Amino acid sequence: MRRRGCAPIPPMYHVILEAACRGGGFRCAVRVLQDLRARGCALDVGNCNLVLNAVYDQVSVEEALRLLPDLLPSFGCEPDVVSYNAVLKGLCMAKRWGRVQDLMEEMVTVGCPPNIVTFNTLIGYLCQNGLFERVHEVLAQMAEHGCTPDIRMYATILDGICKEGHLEVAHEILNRMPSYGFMPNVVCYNTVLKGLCSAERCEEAEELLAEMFDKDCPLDDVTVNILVDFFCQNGLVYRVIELLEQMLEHGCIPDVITYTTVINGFCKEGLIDEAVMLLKIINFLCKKGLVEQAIELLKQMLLNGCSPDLISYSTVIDGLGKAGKTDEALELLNVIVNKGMSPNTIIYSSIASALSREGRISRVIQMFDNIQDATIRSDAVLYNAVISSLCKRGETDRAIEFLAYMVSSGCMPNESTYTILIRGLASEGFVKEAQEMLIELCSKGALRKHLMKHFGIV
DNA sequence: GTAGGGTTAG
Repeated sequence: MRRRGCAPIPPMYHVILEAACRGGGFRCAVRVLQDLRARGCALDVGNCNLVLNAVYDQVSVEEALRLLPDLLPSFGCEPDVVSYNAVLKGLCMAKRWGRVQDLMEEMVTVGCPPNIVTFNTLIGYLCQNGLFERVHEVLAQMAEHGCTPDIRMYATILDGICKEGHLEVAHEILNRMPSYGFMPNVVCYNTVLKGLCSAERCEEAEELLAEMFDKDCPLDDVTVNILVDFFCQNGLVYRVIELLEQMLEHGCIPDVITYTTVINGFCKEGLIDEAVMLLKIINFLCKKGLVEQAIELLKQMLLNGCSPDLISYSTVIDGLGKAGKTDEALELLNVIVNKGMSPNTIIYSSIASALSREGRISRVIQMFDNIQDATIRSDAVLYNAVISSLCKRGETDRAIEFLAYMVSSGCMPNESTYTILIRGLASEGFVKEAQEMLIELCSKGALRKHLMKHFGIV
């Protein structure tokens, strides 16, 4: 770019840095920052903050605290409120509340006072830890800073209160919000709705849903997810169908996402036949009805321009696989292909898992060999599904054989591949081998060191 | 292009 007289600007570095964070974490991203700087690139604080937010994978809180005075200036950047908020988040995660207060005082001193994000982050973590008295203190502190709550902060607090089980309090806050100048939005309602559903407080959940309709708060995909899961878990499948009807009555047009959620709810409940049937109805393939209501409703959905997308098929295929109906899953895969749709990695890995659970590895290989799309063929997730299933069957030896096939097919193992294999080895009693493999991979940088703790080996 | 809220097709 420079040779052509065109200077790169900080937003362009974002792409590189994001990839570095994702691929190699904080330490890798810092090396990239250093390299860019060495090449004379002018970095800005946004570049540094992007990296700073990846810090907690690899760095202790103490080290992170030193980054603000040391690291950022070394790249020619002064920490800003986003930088401080990143470190503050780490302190909250480590429950170092005293240090959080110190840091917030420092923020004032250096002319970078806490903002709404700072307070919301802190309040979120305090709620998570049940420290509601501290929340009151922080709210008072916030007022001193001339910072007023926003709707997101209400959602944070509602979530914290619900998770602590104080559902009446949450509901009360929801009711009072308008008097504070905030109409609860769908996120606030969803938060409380989720709380009520988790506590199996059916009637109140229904009342809140009615209130949402009443107040013309449009349900979104999250609402439908929460409710469908809840209805299915409580054997209220008919309520799922009614919900779709209610939505139509109130002018909410169920979209493909809603429809997918419903199918997924059925699948999760083991109602695979119902899920498949829903799909077939939409495809005009089904001659017989499930429930009269359902058919009528699904016709309406169809009239609304709703036809199954890849995710709908994916959901059913996964459900079929998990129900042991692998050959039906394979049939449905054919349906997709014949319709001219391109199955993706998720679909193939669902089927691969199902086949592997039955030990049908040669069928898996046959399927993999027939996949034309190079991006899918080189996706480790696909192979990991097989390796994982084999390990769960106690066939780690076959899993290792399959690893060889994976590599020979041109797909590099990723961190998950090794994680699965190490677990497999350990669970079959090869603890020493698992340990050696873990240490070797960590030393080669193929596995992040913090994962070692998860295995309880180091 | 960088930080804060509810959930999710592998």
